[in-house]
Amino acid sequence: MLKITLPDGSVREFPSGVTGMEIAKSISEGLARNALSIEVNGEIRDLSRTITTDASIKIFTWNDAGGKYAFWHSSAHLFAEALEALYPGVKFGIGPPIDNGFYYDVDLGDRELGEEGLQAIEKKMAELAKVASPFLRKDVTKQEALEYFTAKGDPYKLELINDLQDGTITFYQQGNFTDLCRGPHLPNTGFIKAIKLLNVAGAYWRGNEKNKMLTRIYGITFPKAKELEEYLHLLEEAKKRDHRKLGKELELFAFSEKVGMGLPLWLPKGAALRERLEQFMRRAQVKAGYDPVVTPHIGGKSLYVTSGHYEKYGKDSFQPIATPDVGEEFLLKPMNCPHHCEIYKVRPRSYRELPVRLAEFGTVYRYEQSGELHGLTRVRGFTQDDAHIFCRPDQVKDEFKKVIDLVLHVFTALGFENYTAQVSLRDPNDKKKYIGADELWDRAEREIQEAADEKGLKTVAVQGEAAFYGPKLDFMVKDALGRSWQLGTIQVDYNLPNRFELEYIGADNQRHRPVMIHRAPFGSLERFVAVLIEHCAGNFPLWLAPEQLAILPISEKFNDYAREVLSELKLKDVRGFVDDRDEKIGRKIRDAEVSKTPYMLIVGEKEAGAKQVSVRKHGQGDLGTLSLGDFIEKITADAAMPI
RNA sequence: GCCGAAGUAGCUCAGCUGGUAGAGCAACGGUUUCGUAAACCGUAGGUCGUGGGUUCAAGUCCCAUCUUCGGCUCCA
Repeated sequence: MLKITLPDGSVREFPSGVTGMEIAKSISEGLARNALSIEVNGEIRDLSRTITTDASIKIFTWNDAGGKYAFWHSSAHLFAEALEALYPGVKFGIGPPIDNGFYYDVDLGDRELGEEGLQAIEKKMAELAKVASPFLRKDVTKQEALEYFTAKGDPYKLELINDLQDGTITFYQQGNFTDLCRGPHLPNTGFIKAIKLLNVAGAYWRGNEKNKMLTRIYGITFPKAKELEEYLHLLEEAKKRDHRKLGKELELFAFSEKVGMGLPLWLPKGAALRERLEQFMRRAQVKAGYDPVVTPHIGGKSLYVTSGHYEKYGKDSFQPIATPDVGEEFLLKPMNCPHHCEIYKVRPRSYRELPVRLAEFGTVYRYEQSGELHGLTRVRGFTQDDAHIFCRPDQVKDEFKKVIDLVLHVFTALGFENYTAQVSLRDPNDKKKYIGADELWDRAEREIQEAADEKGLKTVAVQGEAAFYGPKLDFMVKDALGRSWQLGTIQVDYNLPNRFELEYIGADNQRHRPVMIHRAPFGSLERFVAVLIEHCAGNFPLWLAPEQLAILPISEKFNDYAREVLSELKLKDVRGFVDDRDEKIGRKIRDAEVSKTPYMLIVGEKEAGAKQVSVRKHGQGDLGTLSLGDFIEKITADAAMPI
């Protein structure tokens, strides 16, 4: 008999060879009905597989990530089965489950897949799901696997099998479709009740742009039709928060073909928002001991040759600007650090004055690939809340921790709770991509991890994500549609100080090399604003709102009083406007609500006579009447910058 | 940059198999002076992204190009 430990710690005995499904049934009928997969000693498996050793198990249903994983993995196979039935001879790449659904990369040859095609496949999938074909697992030898896909004529699968070790290869079959797969899968296709193929995209085979581009079909499935409906509804709602849509509706920013793609134009309201964020950061930085500096938008080419940026990015960048004097070349600055290094070098530095912290809202230009441009999150001209800290080696960790505090302060003040702190390390298999000695990299990577740990920050380490000159701690935040963006970043750099030959005189009267920390809590103002818009769906906190209130006279007769109220508010730095259009009050309220103005002050005969305002709050409605003095007190308190 | 899709008035969108552009909102003019989410009447507004081509005739078909969207690759 086997001892099977359940998640609650209880131990039950089963004969050797018991299946996960049998265990589920022994617990309850309901669990057996909803069971999708099982975790056995930490490994997720099919419910139909036999267990032959003592084990701790957990049975996964739709409510567990492990259950969804199997569900969507099986859905990918169901998709493949349907696709093959409708498009014979199609070749398959990989088809994994993802956070929301699954995708499958396929080579359709010269056939195309459109909207009608997707619908036909959905229909076929539904038909095949109804049959409830079991997923059959089979161990195969490498030889058998190669023979099967050679006969089938699927070069991608052959490539995958060639990279696998004999003895670890399994096939799964449902209906007429057999795939190379390590599983796990659902008991049968019948669990899949609601199916939607979402979109078609191109994707390079094995993620390498030198390889052929396959067709990737994204889809999602659910155990119930209602859940699919809810998901699609959620997607629609998310689209309403898209910063590109809200940016246009709220008149925050715009693009112009004449100005150029990826070059945002900040409209007055967007500029007001951005300016408030800058003020907020300036204050926080002054408090943290930073010195503001200003540097030009272009720099001599040799500056970037020295920094290494020219060699790394030169050819993929905006090309050098020529001047009438032959031989002069300037680059639009893609980074502020080289300029700041030159500021550091204006005079000899003493160990006593370190750390030197130079801060600048530096606008930089990068020639991003055209297909990468995306609203404000990926642009070709943007402003970083950049700063470079020049410090002694013994100060690195402490300085790094102070920067973490600053970044977290920003995130807290703006209500970003769902961020991921990512330690971005070198790709150990491709060290050519980076500059600098191994031991300096190891040291920098260690210092970042230690600083994060000592701050109690939960981090995920990702290899291959470092900058070419040093490792980073990146703060990642998701947008409305679940795409992940890097906002704040902190980087330890031992390399640029070498390249720029930065020095300080130590207590020993010898020359020493400082360490640089690059950091930008927002990252870029553009991207930060984009994510902020989506985060609050355009309902900015009062201290940031471009227009904090609209003053709405009941009729033209009260326009003068409204203007009087506005000028008093302006004296207290409250941002607002008088809606003096010849419209009814209902209309003015509606327009103010739609434009997400935080407060509306309705003024008519009653208010004008008593120096009062009727206060209405966005999304909440009428709050009643206050004296103007009381309202000013209230709003100035509410609108304080969170510092 | 690559694969695929889309571009019609300021905005959101209609325009079937080619017959010569339409709605709502916004704008402008007038009437109305109004108490918590859209007053009424009228006017004007488009080389249908751009450039070629096919045709008696192109928003509609073909080619090229630009931009946008969804992914991929990239992201100092």
